[in-house]
Amino acid sequence: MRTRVFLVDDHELIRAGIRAALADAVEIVGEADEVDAAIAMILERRPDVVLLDVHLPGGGGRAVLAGVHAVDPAIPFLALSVSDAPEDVIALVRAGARGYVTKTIGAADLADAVRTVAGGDVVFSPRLAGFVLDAFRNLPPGTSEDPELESLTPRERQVLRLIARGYSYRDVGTELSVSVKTVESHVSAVLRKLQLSSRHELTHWAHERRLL
Amino acid sequence: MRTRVFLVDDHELIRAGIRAALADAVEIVGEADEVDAAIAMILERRPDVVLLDVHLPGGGGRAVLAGVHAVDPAIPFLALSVSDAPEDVIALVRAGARGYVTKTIGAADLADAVRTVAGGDVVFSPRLAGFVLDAFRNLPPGTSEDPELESLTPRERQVLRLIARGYSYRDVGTELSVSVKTVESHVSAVLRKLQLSSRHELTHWAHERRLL
DNA sequence: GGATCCCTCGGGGATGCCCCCGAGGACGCC
DNA sequence: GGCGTCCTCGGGGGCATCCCCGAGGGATCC
Repeated sequence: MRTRVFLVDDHELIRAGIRAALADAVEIVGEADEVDAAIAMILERRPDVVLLDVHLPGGGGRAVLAGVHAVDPAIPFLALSVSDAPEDVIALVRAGARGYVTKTIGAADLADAVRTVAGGDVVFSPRLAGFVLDAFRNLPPGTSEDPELESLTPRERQVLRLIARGYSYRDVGTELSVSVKTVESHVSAVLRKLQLSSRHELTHWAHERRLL
Repeated sequence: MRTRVFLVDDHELIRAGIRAALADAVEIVGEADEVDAAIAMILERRPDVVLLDVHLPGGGGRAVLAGVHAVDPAIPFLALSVSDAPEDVIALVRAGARGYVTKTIGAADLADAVRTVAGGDVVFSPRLAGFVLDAFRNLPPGTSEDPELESLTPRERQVLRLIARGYSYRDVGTELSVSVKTVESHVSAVLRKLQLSSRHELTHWAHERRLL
């Protein structure tokens, strides 16, 4: 019996490419181009594997994964992305994806990856495999989030976001209804904990981690 | 006679999707996944249209366009991108592209767009058409560059780039071998001409226009 | 020789950023 | 009750940023 695959990607051209690549190897049981429809159809059709684009509008691929797994965590997801940024990989795997491949993959390799995930195994592109192993080795289960971001208090993260967006200390104070001195305290703590030395580096740091 | 199309995209899956979408409508005379090979093959095979991904590694789609047009400016390019950011559109059109569509386009529309460009016309996605017209209306032919950037002197642009990269006034002064006061003068002039009020906004402005 | 830019600098000042110091109140944990 | 963490806020100081003012030298154009 052929592997039953569901496709989620907002680009018709890419879905067509995947269909063409997998047509001989698996059975495509459905497609969706946005979050809500994807969740509903996946739960209805129960595919063996969901092939999921990471960068969906309306919440991203993670929203689809979370929505489906809230009802049935047994349906395996294979994430497909143009990005191989570590943040994206980590986020998807922590959300429950059983694999992550980039769109540079060839048709034959993609078919193999789909069958592997359907069989219960885990798949990563060679360039990502080493990174993923590093990231999860020595981490107690249940640990999530970036360890540096983890060290910040809730208030500090709130201030961090506003500062990274270009707010002045005074603006942040007004926005959060506290004094400028309090904002200074939080920024100071953030800079110390992240080992940075100016709000400019902070902005750069936040952008790198997509915290906006 | 069928339109002869050349494909440039670093993602095998996307090329496969485009092949599948266009197979009945045009003839694919070649493909490439990186800049140098693309230039060489396009100049050799002289397609009626080159379908070009904007975001190529190794210089981007603009490098391919520039390389080909340096030898033969008559070969028309249709840019294909996941982005519909104004900066990307402007850059590609100024570089010489005869059209710009996003990957959300369907197969039939893409085939139409390819034939239109091959026929000498210009094609833009509906969401971009209005923007492009606005950008080029009232511009004397031969004018290039952003009018706001245009108003800056060479020295001011140099300072702008360094400031946007996070340099302090003192660092910029050291880098350019002038005093801090001179840097202040230039920054002041830049902020006034661009109608901005802080170096943070300046950084944001520069990033939006990909001036780094 | 003027007129006009551009680049170069200075003084002085208002404000923002970042740090040091200390401190009080709220909350949860043992 | 004590202990720790978090959030709040102040004084004070050093440096950065951004503005005002003026000014000299060099290049270009008429």
